Amino acid sequence: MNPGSPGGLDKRKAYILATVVYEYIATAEPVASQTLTQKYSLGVSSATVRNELADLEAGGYLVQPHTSAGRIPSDAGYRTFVDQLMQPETLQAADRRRIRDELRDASRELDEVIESATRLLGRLSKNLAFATKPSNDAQMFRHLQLIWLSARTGMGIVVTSMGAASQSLFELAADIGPDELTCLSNALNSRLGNKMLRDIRESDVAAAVDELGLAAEFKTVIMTALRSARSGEQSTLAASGAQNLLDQPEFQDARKLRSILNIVEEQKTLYDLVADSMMAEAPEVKIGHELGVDEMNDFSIVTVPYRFGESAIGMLSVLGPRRMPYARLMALASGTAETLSSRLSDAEIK
Amino acid sequence: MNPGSPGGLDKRKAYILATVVYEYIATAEPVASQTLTQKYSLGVSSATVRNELADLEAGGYLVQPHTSAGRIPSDAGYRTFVDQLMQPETLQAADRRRIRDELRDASRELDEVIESATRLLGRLSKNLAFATKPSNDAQMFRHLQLIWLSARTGMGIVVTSMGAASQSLFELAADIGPDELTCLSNALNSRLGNKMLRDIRESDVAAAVDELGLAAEFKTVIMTALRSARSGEQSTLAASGAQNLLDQPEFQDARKLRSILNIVEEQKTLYDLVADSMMAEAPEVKIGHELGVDEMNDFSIVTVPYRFGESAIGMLSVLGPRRMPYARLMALASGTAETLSSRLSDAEIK
DNA sequence: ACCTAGCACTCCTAGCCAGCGATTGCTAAG
DNA sequence: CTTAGCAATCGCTGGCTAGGAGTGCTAGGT
Repeated sequence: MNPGSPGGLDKRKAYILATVVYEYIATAEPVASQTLTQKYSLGVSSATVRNELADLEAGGYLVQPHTSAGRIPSDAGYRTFVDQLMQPETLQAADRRRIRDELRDASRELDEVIESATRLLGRLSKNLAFATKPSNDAQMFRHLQLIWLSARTGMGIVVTSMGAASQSLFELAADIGPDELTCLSNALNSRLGNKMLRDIRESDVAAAVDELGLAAEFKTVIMTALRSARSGEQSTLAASGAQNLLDQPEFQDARKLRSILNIVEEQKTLYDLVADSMMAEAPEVKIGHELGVDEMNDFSIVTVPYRFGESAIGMLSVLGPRRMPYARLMALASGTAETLSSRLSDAEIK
Repeated sequence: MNPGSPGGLDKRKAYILATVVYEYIATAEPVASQTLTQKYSLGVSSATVRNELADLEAGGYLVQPHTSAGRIPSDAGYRTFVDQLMQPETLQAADRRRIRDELRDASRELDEVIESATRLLGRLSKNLAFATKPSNDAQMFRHLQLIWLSARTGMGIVVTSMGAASQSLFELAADIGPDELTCLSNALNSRLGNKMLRDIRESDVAAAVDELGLAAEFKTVIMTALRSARSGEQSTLAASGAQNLLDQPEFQDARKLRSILNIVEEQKTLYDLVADSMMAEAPEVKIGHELGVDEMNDFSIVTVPYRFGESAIGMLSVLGPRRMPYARLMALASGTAETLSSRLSDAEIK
């Protein structure tokens, strides 16, 4: 832990604040003036440190659980630490390799790669990891194939440019042959190619069906297939590693955990919390009350977007106690998101 | 709660045991003799009940946390209660309807229906629900379709009789046209039809590819597609509702929960625990030490298989404290499994 | 032979208090 | 501006007590 650049604080105050945050993250115990002088070479006595600590508390960076205890960082203290004081970490080559290896073994399917990445991040971060799954809505239509299974049943497969295939079974009122389905597939593909899924209109489909003189029920069948491709994973989350939170001394009390797990289960709140980080370039951190949810005042979230090609399509996040190793988690989240992004783009269908 | 049939115990002992279990399940507090005489019309005094309780303790049905406390059931006590004393429940029409409605709205995809059923059971049971996903290995091959995406890329879709479609992207070294892929699909379908996935051999595939004079790389492509269809979800679990366990007074202590969550995460132990219930006709219950895992001595599991057509393909389970409402959970698990079974069979491709 | 009132006994629990240790803020001197 | 020293504060622990819950046993009644 090194002193960072000032930022409203003189150099020594900055160093002391950084050290308090660092020490508290490591031990989960309020940090006393004597601890600071003993474990870190400050070159001043504990009395001097006490004066500095009092100033930092007056400035809102630290709080005291009770008069005869050491100091712990406030949200503002953590914020200053993250923004100005801490030394950013980069991933060790070993970690980087491990991430790549684990993700390589995962299936190629969109959903499953994202879930693997989430599990991996949960394990590495020893916290709760979660990811938003991309809405298929914004994906590019790539191919539609109607598969003939029997005279009156079939399956529609919609492939997007991300390589996600969604399927929907259908049943028909009148018999049909395999060739007709193939013709229809071809007609649809030439009409729908290069559109966004969300831009496909019923009229496009109707035109193709009518042109071939096929029964109107195909319109429904195809629209259903397209709709299921679109609404697929809309704004759902993958999460992993909740049990890691149980190891933190501050969550030995089950009630705090209960509310957080409810929030994770519910998904929507969590989704909203990270949604605005979609366009971020670097990992974003939200600390305690910054999250704006009462039940989460003791938590922080690190969020980093992942990409498909050029554009961000979802977020990968770590949720843990405010007392989290920010630098490390930011590095881990970035690294995982990066690897995930390149993994996804590998699978792109050109 | 009614007295059940004796079973080594005279009628009054049976009634008292049943009442103790019932009361302990409801309150989570050791049950005292006076509580029994006051809340239930036993027609005898608390002193008499004390004598009976002492006998039941000697018989191993009850235990006393300490000398001046009431009694709580032992594993044997719960076992007797479940096997002989409790009144089986059947689901209310309202519950039954709710299950059907919620599962109807779920996607038709095999995995997703199972996941929905698990989530639903977690919510209804207010405990942790989990399900084994069927190994695709034992499914019937139904259709293979190679989809042309570009001159050198395509996607293989394998459809099983359960309606599960698995997909795998491929890339070729030499250009190919859409028609050739269609021909190859047809040739493969006529050869592979009506086989089990696990019975398909490389030679079957090779024959079709060679017959059409296509490049050898197709053999790899197709075998990969088939392999990904097979190994799909091998022995993985879906789980939901862990946070419900936090509400139980016995798990306010985070450590007990930690070990259970690890076991759920790990999957294998849990899978082995329920595997032998695959062929059961009725819900099976395992109580405390019967599970044979030290960390789970305070838990019980209710398991019921679900079916596809005639044969059982997986299990749906509820995991909770030993002190669980067995009759209700058995009814809920059965009801959910039944609805799941018929939902799956609806989707069968004939 | 069984039931039950009464009672002594056991053991947990909550509350209280004292003492200890940790840590601070303040003061006064360097 | 720093620091040594010191009184003051407060949480934590341990021991102690009083209260209460519940039992097991005994002895008398039916």
